[in-house]
Amino acid sequence: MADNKDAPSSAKPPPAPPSTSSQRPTITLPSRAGIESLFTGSGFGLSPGPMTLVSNFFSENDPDSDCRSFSQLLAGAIASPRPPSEPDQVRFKDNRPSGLLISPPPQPPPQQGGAGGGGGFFMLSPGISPATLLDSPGLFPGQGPFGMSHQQALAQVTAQAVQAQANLHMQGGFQSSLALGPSASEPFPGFAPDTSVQQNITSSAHDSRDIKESAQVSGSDQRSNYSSIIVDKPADDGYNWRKYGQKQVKGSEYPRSYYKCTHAGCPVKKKVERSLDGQVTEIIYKGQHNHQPPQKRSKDSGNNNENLGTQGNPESVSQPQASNLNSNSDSMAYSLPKRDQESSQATTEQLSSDEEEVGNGGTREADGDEDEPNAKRRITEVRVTEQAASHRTVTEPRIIVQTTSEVDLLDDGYRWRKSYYKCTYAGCNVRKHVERAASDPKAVITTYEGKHDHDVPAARMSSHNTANSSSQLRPHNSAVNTNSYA
DNA sequence: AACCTTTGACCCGCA
DNA sequence: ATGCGGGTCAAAGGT
Repeated sequence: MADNKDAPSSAKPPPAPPSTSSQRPTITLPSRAGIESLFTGSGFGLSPGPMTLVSNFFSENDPDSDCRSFSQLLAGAIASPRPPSEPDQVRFKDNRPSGLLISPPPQPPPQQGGAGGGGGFFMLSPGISPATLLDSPGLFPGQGPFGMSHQQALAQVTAQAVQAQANLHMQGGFQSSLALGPSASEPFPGFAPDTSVQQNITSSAHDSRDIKESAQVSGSDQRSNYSSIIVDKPADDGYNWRKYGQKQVKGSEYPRSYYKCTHAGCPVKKKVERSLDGQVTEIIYKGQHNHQPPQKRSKDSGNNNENLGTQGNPESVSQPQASNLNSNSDSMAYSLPKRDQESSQATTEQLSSDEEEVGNGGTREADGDEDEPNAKRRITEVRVTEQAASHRTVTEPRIIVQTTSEVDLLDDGYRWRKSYYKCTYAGCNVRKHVERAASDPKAVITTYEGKHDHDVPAARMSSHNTANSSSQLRPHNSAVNTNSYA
């Protein structure tokens, strides 16, 4: 819970209070095709950019709602204010934390966009509607849509969207597979545990409780404007973290927070970078936990990832599952350079170079923005993205990396770079892709698709990883934990 | 009381 | 040698 204050408080509070309705962006969006059209198609080689995903997320889940194409939402948010009263449109409200129904409902609400949407790839939890997302003050806090940079808007929107989706996943998937405490919401009908869900590093932060807390806070706290469903907490990955520092990193407009695993003797640290409004933009894990995730969290009895921690294969529960693959008009060339086990044992630097290599595969040069002054930083971010996104991935038996060179030019104006990874374990179809906006390295979306149908190889788990390898980082169960202590 | 966040100061590597 | 910047420390305060 204290985490909630993390970014917003330590960082500068969001500039201005939400603007008046006159500044509220309005979004009028055309309906879009079903999600399945996106994900059922041509295999993992094709993927919609994150924006596309989110777009579909919005539109698919609640066609009747105000939600439309994400890109359009974004565009609208940035460019066109409209009267709050217009029907069938989304507007950004300020000071309306209570509008966010983030806590689990007492009973399973009608499912939104569930089964129909390609296995519910993007289902909205009952409490989190697309409208809610957009209503979230945090979406365009303070300065309002016009004061916000494109990047910020992008980061926020994507993070929120994915967050919402992650929440959904937790509420549905976890509950159906775990004995949840009272605080947990009930499973949603039709929401199978293995429902496809995207997992974003920024989304792994909240469990239902977190959300509840946010909601509560938002009712009385000014910062509440940014709470709602915004990720204002570093990813909960099943471990307990203690913040030991924060710094404004040069070259980044966002403050970076430093966390240590509180487990005695555990060397793991993580860095979390957030946007001004609390959106997690980057999470960098460093080190390897030398212990299991805490079985009990003193003040989070309602959470269940403890259970996950004992499962030996947390991913089986927490890992987002998506068998649907994204399709996109873009063509993807997959060369599948194999990574050996060394890769899992790679040091940070190794990962970095690997990533870079992968990233360069075709894109880096192509983008032409690689020679910019912060190329160094970019490299770091690549690593970051990889590590953060794949705490899990690193634990995979092997990782085939492929390519990026793909630039997805979406109607949001951003060019998205993609990196695809596939678990090489025989028969395992788990894939992930990492996308970054070429114009904004911090706009990162990592999507996991599929579920590992195997255990993490013992060799890997017990490998001589150094503190630098991020092997045991587990992004998925993180979604269920909270670090609250108060 | 325990545990956490905050935050300025300090350390250290690098160019 | 020096300045810069990232990372960490640790005291103070909060929950």
